[in-house]
Amino acid sequence: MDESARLMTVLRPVRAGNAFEETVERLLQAIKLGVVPPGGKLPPERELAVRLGISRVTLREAIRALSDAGYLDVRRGRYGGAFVTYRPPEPDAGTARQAVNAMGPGELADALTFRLAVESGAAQVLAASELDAAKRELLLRRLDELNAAGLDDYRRLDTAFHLSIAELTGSGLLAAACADARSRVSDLLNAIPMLQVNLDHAAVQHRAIVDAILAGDPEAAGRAVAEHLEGTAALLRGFLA
Amino acid sequence: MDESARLMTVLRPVRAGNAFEETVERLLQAIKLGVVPPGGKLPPERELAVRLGISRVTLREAIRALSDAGYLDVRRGRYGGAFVTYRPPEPDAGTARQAVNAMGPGELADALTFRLAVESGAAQVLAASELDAAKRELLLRRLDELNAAGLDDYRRLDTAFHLSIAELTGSGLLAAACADARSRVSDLLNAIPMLQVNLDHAAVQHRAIVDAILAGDPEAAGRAVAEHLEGTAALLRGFLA
DNA sequence: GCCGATTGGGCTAGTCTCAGACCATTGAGG
DNA sequence: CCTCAATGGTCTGAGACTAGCCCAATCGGC
Repeated sequence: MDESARLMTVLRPVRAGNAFEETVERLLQAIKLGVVPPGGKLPPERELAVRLGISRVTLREAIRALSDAGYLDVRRGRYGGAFVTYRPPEPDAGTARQAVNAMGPGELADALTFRLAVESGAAQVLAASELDAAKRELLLRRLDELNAAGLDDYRRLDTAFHLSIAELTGSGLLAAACADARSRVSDLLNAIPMLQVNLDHAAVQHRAIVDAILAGDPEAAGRAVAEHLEGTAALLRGFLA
Repeated sequence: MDESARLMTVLRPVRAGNAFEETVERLLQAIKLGVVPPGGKLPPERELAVRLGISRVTLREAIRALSDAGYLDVRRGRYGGAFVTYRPPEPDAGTARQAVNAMGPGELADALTFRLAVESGAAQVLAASELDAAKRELLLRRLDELNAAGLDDYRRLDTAFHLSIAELTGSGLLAAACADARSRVSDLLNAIPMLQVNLDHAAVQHRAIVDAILAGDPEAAGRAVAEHLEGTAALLRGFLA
């Protein structure tokens, strides 16, 4: 934690892997966060390759890998494309242990801390900013959609709600950081059973977050998000123990 | 800001450039943030290449470019290495305009928002955590060092103080995000003249941040950081207008 | 039933990047 | 003064990645 800690931070790896691996990771993020919903279609390869800044060859390798792994169904011809077949697994303690073993306990703590910081920071920033009618409406709509969700759609719409907060700040960097943070723990969150008590509790907290943001109270917004995320983190820790 | 916003966020470029460009950027970050201070030496090429996860050839190209650009002085032989010759430029409005034109106003707002969110989030998290004696001491030492700094060292130690907050959370991801956020605006901050009034004001705010963290008051810590950063952001905006 | 637009599938030549080995230079210490 | 360890400088062959082009399949609409 001395001077050398900063060296570790700044001189960390430039690349997290080769282009293929990073692409697989990114597509998996889009799928698991529900950015492309089950049954939905990825953009055409040519367009997607440009967006991701990689060649079509590499993109196709990644798509092929995800297709082989059962995440995607690729169809040729007009109105074809890569369709998402992935469905979040049923909550299960075994899956959770598997997921936490894949990353290690230190990495998990890192990810949870990161998520807590960026999401509460985002809410704080958003509450401090001027929100026009359209943005207020969007936030409320996302909340309504989440509250109306069935169990199948809950995780996806929960993610959509949380990410909307970061997106509404107008900072692409912040939105990307929140999406990244969320995807790092999504496998674990998916493993937690969705009990009605927890959902009810979450709904109250979501409401408190939106209220604080719309009221323009940054501290209340930050606190509300922190409490909410601490709740799920505690649930997770308890579930793993 | 609708559904497609999330597609933009998640399906953003996988690579910010080729390995050479990203390496130059990273080394520049280490230099400009003062992680390797003026006169200091970068780690040996072989070690640095491993840390950055790139080949020595690519690393050497990057070092060569920075050497040509006057940031580094490379010396051969035992006790040789790449020494930092860069000195932060004198504060100057022309430099500032140049820097802001290099990134565009939208990108600047993005970076400032990102910095605000991650740094206040980090302070909030740190204040909420248990701090042992060593960590408290480190935080206070950084503050003392900053207060004792001359004008030459002020920016560097200011950065060191702020980054320490993120590092102390124990989250490498969060520390990296804060370092990234800071490096995005460092050129601009360097362009702001350091007036004694501003330094005095900053010292009071730094003290408030540390007090809130040590008192274990997340909301006060988040607020203190937000006020502090908003202050410098406002200074920046006024300076550019 | 054919046409054309859209989309995935595949190939090639060229560039970037890497791992590893070997060479050249420097300066502290014997 | 010589030696030797640490460090930058250079080369090479192999693999990864890219841009661009053309082929193949599919389906709506004429």
